[in-house]
Amino acid sequence: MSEAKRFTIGDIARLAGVSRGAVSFALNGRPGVSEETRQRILTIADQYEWQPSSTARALVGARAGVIGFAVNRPARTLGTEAFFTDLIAGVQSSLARRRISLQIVVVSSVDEEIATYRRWHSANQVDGVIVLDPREGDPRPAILGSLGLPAIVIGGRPSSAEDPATIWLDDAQAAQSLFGYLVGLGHRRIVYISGPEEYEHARLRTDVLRELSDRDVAGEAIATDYSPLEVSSVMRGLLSRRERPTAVVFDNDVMAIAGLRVAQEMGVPVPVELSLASFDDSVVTGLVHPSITCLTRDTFRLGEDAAEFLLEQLDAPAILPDRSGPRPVLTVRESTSRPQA
Amino acid sequence: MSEAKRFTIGDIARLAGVSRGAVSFALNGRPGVSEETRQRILTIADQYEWQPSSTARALVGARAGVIGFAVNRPARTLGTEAFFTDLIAGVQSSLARRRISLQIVVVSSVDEEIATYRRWHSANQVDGVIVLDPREGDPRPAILGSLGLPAIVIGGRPSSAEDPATIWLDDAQAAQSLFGYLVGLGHRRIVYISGPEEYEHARLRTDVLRELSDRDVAGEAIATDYSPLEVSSVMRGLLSRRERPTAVVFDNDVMAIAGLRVAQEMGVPVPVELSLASFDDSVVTGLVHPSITCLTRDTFRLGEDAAEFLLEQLDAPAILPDRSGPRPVLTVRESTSRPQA
DNA sequence: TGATCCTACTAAACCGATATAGTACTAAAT
DNA sequence: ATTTAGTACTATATCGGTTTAGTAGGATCA
Repeated sequence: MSEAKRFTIGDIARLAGVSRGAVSFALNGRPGVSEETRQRILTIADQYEWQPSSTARALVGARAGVIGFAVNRPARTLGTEAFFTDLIAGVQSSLARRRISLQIVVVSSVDEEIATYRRWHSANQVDGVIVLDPREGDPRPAILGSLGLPAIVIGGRPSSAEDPATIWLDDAQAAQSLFGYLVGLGHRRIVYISGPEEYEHARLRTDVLRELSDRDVAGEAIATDYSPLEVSSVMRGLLSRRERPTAVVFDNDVMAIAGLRVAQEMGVPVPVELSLASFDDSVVTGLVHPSITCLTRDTFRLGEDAAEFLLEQLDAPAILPDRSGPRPVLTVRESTSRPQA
Repeated sequence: MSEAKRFTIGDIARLAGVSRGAVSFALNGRPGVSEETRQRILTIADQYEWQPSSTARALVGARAGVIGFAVNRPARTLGTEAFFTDLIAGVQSSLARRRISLQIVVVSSVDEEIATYRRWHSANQVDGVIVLDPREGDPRPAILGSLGLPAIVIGGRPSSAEDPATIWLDDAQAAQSLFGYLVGLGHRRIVYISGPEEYEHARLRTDVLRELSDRDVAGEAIATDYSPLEVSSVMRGLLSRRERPTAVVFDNDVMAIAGLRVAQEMGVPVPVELSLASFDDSVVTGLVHPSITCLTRDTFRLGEDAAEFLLEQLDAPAILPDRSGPRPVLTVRESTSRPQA
């Protein structure tokens, strides 16, 4: 009920005995006021704890103080992916320092995602956006470019000059280090259980495995829908083969844990007869027994970096050159060892 | 570059040959225009895909189309808590249907959280907020009430009439069902490993266990900081006792998995010699071996309900009566059984 | 001494909506 | 015939900022 009236630049102007325009100049550090008046205005603003109305600012086309994040994933699965939540947390931690807020909206298709960008842009609701999961022939970069909406794309390969700046994740190198580690241990029958093939990282990893296979390694990639159910059934099939693989690699932590369970149920000792590893880490991979060897990417850090990058991009006159994200490191745990002789 | 000019109500007015005021009336379904004119205006709006500027709306004090969520948890741990991410996902799924977006900001103290509410409210940046983790003597409800900022509190007990509407989680009943189940199985030495005591649900659960202890059951509650490290060390202590507990209950999934690992390392067979259970469920609890008995709360649903509740509250003239959240159900899995005779 | 340039401001327009006061015009009531 | 009421509008103020055009006064220069 006690709707305290907002303390606006009008009030500051009155108290300082100047016009609202002058106050705006002073507060935004631009020429047009004497140093003396500027100080007087800043003091008053401070004293009365003036807060700019981001709404009003946004309306005139200045900064809205909001970053947008349209997530095109089924809402139900959002929470189960450690990657996603860690990323958000990281983004937040960068933004919070500058009092910039994050607007998240869940969309269910690329079209809806693009429509969201259009809406945000035309209403000047956000200053920039973070884009996830770039794909082959992705229409989003071009559209964001033509809108002139600052953006950072996370993942994928370095992009062309007109496209939005990219934080590039070197998935090939990552896959190299994980598969290479297993081959180095002596594994010769390796299966990679991936998510849907349309994701770029799944394809990249498969390619790396395929390259290795050219030599004396028998590599095989099996795509799933990420669901523990499908992973379990695939896993059961693998372990029933006459010649079982000696190592199985999963796209993420949940899949790996599902796979581990099947091995345990079927009495296949890990890591003695079967090595398991995951491309994604999380708290639980280190807590299950045996703990699971993972490629650990600092996703939180990736989020922080992406946010920082976007903030820099906002102030930049042109599209910034791509950067590479934090390098994943191999965290060797209990689930991998040399294969049985 | 191609900054297409926004299509505004001014344009509609021009095309329809009426004033902007009339257009506003027509678009908001309020009296003041004839049915005929209204249709003409709506047709034009539709045809040109007019989108209201939420920024402009917010400025004049109408709906901003944004719900705020200030999360007071360390950013780094956000991602690891299934509860939190599921909740957000659920909230999103309700909001997305109405094209309302969610603004999330991570704060590091209650004071900062309150300051955020003040800022949001004074700038009319959000239409309402969702509040988490009510505590004893919580200052937030009163402040939100005095600001007149619509809010839904998740958790805690039913609140007083002036306080914001609450989605009430019956933690006592939930604790009853979990502890009661273990006692029913025949367990007499039960330990509850909780998070920090200042959280209301930790206290409530402890109380329930204590009540049971009055009879022939030896119940014990040990508070931790939620970290797997501390949980592990507590667990090691418990299993080294001469008289080990026969059942251990954890506040959440990660803690339970950490506890399970310690049991496995120490060679204590689960569930034969030790039953384990958790107050929080997640995908992985069903995937580890043995899978863990949990109290399963549909957190996604809770998020959906909270968002719906908040949207209703926005349209309501007064504070709505409290509701109770989805009832948790006991999901019995492999980690619990009757204690050894 | 007047023309010119700066500096430090003010006044007013503007962004895109909503809200309110006021104005024609018609129809019913007195 | 005149008041009254209602309908369908228009004109205009408003929200809280930013921005542009304009202006007064002093210093600089020819």
